[in-house]
Amino acid sequence: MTQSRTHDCGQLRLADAGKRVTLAGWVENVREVGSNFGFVVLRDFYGTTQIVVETEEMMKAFRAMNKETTVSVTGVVRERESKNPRQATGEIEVVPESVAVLGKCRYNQLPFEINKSREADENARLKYRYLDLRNPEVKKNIVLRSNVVAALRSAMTAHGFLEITTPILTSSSPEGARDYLVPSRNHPGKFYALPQAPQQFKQLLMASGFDRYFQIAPCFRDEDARADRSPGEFYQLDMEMAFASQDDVFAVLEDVLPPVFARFGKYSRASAAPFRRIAYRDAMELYGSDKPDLRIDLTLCDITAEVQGCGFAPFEGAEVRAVAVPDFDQSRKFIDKLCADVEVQTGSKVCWFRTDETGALTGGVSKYLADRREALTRKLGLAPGAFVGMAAGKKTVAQKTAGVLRKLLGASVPGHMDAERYEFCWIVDFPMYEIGEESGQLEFCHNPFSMPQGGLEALEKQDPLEILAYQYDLVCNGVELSSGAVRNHEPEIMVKAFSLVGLGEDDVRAKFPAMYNAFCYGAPPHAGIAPGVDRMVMLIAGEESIREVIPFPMNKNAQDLMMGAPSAVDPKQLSDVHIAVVREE
RNA sequence: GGCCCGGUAGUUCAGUUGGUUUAGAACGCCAGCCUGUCACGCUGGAGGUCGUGGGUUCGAGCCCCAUCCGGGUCGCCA
Repeated sequence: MTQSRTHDCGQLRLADAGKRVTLAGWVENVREVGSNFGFVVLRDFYGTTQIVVETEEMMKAFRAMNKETTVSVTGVVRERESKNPRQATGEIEVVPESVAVLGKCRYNQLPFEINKSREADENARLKYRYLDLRNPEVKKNIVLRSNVVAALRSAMTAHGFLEITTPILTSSSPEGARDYLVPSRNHPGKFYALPQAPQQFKQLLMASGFDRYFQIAPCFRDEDARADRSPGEFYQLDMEMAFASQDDVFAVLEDVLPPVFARFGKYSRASAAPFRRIAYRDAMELYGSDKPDLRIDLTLCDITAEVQGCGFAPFEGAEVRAVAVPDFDQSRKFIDKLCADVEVQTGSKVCWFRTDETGALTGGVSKYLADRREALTRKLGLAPGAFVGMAAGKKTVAQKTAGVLRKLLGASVPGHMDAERYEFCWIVDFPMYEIGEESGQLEFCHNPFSMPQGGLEALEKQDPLEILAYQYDLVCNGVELSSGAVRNHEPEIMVKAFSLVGLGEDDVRAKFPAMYNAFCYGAPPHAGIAPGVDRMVMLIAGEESIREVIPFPMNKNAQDLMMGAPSAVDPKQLSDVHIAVVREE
């Protein structure tokens, strides 16, 4: 049995000189700078400490080890002859008396170099995640995540919220994303589902009389990944409040989130309460997105009327949105790259023109617009030296394309983005219904649990497409953090809301039996929201990929390369759960 | 499923219009040297089915077709 450590590798200072200590950690590097003289860098969770090697015996011991072997070193702390101000323990070194190998690294060639793992191939990183995580630069995001979650928990608790866990094995829900199914051994042919969110449970908690609920909740959805969307599973700060309005929910998050972002974030500035509130329709019209990045000062402009009949075919009969950038001095190459990037991200083309030193339109599609100079100059507030990018198509297409254009312009043209801050906003007043693209029928726009604004009366009297819901999104720096809503807790309004999309009370009972029944026994009005923990940590860490803030992420194809999941299972396991696998050609 | 980009040494990459015997560099690895390094340094060495399979050509890492894998994006994510 080796002696247990007396200090960690980030701990020793000049004041400790002379002490006899035992450290343990990974051999990060061995630098031989003379014959039987050199330095070993010992690393643990807390930091690194230099071990000085001065004897042939010690040098032989360390030379025989591969890097990343774990060792225990006992020796005396000594002031360094040459100090390293960049290292926390840089004033001292340990003169070893004995070294014991604790865990041998059998390979002298690693899949990647630990301190450069962030540059390595992502598959290799995910397969050898335990090596990747040894890199302090990688590990720090996981530490950050822990700190953020702890701070959120403590803030929610301080606001009187109870943390309540809800089932992981539950029933499949008919709406929303694809479920992950779990076959039932005792009930042949029946399945559990992993929850897409604890939505129904938290509403049932409200009906049960709990007043303020929260949970760092695991959620499971069998949908494809994105850079900011982990496949399979993710975590939400799920919360719900009884007898609460939209404003009550906003007030809690406006109090909880900014301090956490400002304290742990890459940027120290975060929006103060109250966050800006933007109606969904205004967000689409001004920013071309329901998750606008408000750090960018550019906005869209509707120039449909100004360009009709100009002779440029894509504009004819189409909605046209423009983004104007004053004092634009980028190259033609920049513009071409910009247009190409927008097309990659949206699948739609953008066109453009500029104004020269006299204010005349030039370049791009300017020849079609020459006779609209006055109208466009007025509408867009153009001065000489401006750039105008334009997108055309159906209203939503024109808006979304111009929205991407706005975002790329803001990010790449200097002076239009004060990036070093967290800018939150609420997107409110989402429509309750929309006409489905495929079905052509009236459908719920967001989710059927939301309370329509105006209640039963609105459902009975208004054009369904004009009805707004108490449905809201929380957005930060162009990232959708969360959706929430004031819930529809009245069975009568629920049945009416479903009837507009052609479903009856039987359907509501069939789809959401527990919730519907519970609401028939007297439910409180309630509202909630569920900000994504992974996305918040991603923003706080300033990472572009969500995998950087997840301890053991899956790859884009929802595979865990380290564990080998998903994997084939033993036929006995399949027969136990009454499953026969059908292989497709 | 569609589109875009990529796949060359253990790792990250370069490789010109298809043409110079043996496909290069850096890091890592191995050997030797080196007494104050800290991205240590110096000298030497090993290491490659150029993702895979076809094709065009006198000649393919490079061109064509197919296919696999990865990343991004659209669909999708109530």
